[in-house]
Amino acid sequence: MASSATRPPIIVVLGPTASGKSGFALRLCERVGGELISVDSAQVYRGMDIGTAKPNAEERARVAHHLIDICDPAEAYSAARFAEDAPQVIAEVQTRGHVPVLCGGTMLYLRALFAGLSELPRADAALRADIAARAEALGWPALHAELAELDPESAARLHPNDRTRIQRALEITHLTGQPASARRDGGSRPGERLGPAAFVRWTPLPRPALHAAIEARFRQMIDAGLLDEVRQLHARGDLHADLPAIRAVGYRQLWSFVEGQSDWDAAVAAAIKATKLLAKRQQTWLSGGLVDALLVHRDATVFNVTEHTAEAAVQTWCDNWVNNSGTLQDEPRLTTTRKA
RNA sequence: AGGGUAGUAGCUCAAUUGGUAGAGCAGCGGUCUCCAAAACCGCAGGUUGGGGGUUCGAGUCCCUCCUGCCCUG
Repeated sequence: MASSATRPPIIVVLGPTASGKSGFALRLCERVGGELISVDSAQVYRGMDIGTAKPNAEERARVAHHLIDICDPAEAYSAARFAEDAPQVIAEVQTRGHVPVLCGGTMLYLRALFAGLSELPRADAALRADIAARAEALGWPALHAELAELDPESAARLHPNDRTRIQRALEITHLTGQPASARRDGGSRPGERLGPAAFVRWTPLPRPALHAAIEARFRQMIDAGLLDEVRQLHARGDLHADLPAIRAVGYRQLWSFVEGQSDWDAAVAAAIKATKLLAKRQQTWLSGGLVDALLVHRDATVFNVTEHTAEAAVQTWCDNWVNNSGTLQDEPRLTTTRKA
């Protein structure tokens, strides 16, 4: 840890979609001299700007943004790639003497970065296609039964309908020749090498207000030309509905409309609904054990905030860091939570 | 006013010849180790418009009142 003492600390802003966390992170960057690092599984894709609420040119001019537009929609980005890319970007930002401000709602990526991933084989597209084809013929419960033979421990944890994880567990057993459960060890805890960090747990608006914000924002996206954006992706001809990029909330539903498989009103309603479900899943991460998982990293402070005082509080934290030359041992845990 | 028709969960609708009121959507909670904006699991929800009657038993049959819609003055 000694070597990290001279580097600027990391700030992580995590919260659900449409909650206002991005605007907060941007202002925070300007106050503390930071650069934004997106933690977002959809903003990584080029050509998907409106529906992912990507920062616009003006915002990108105000603050440097990273891990945006780094992948073609025909490819699959992943938590593993994020866990490789993010530390590099963090180091680059720190080398410039700036504060890395991670902001986003893809909680698995954050966990992969701070808590680590087990040493497991990479995703194998061909093998996955093969497994999916057999599932098409036999049904996922049949493959779950198959997994129960090869890896009883994993099978016991997984529901027979949980195709994504059944597929992954089978993939691991086939590629390594041993049960996936035997290789899951919690990973190397890379977070301990990242240096001190403050986690700002962005508490969203009350549920009805958040839902209203989600609906309003999606309609703004449509007004801003989201359908044209989806049509351009569709016109490429090499993309399809099963790609991770096209399965993103909003894009999937409008893709269905563009292909004539649903009418406009139904597509819009489905997109809004999907966004609400996404926000709920993100909040489940936040209210569950995610933050504890992130805190395997020792020098961490947690802020539970929604108010504007958050900016000042986090800035104070950064100032203390600078003034004390990297000693924060007496920093109290600050908890500013919205009233119930 | 008369005739017809409908009233069941927040919404749209089911429920054999009277036999324990269900489903979809919306709502709420949770899982999560290389596609995670993914994939998956679960929970709750009704004095069947009100009242009375027949019946062992009524969402269902009878009477009455209320409300909506349609037709005719």
